[in-house]
Amino acid sequence: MHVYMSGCSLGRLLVATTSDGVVAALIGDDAAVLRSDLHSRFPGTVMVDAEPHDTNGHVRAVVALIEQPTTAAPPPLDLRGTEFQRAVWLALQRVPVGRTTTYADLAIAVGLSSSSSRAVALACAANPIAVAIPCHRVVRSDGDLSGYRWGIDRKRTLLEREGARAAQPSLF
DNA sequence: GCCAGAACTCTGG
DNA sequence: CCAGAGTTCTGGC
Repeated sequence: MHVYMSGCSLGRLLVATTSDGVVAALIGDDAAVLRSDLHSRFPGTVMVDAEPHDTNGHVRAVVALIEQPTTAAPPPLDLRGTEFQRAVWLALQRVPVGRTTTYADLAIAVGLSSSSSRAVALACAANPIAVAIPCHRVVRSDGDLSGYRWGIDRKRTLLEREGARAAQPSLF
């Protein structure tokens, strides 16, 4: 696993890749915190600090997704998670740019009843690849932005940048 | 190891 | 308002 420490308009950005694609994209304020977060997510994995060179272009692709979400193409992803989590993450990737969905809708999309939205929210929270798996496009059924693992203000910023409309239902 | 409780929720009584 | 549904993780015993 190769680790790239970079920056973007939302703060510090850590991107971890394998030969299969992007494993993790973590956003935060402090590089050391991001690094320990990565370690707790993938215990026992060997991490190699890569030169800030971005040989395969994956880091550039992730940054492009953050800065120009409407035009950028996502990099290949290497999804590490349980069966259930991967199902949720795949459903998330089918949400188009500029649109939002709800935890209840996602629950139905992966074959559960709408009342199991809480399990879906947990799977979103466990998502290791910020922005490329667009868990920021999931809002509560009453239109509230709800929570976001990497900060509620980053969620709002990303949605505004994408031009999402359903995010503020009462703002007419 | 096992059990209880919490975590980015929603629905029905 | 309160509880229950469904999954995973964490902390106390």
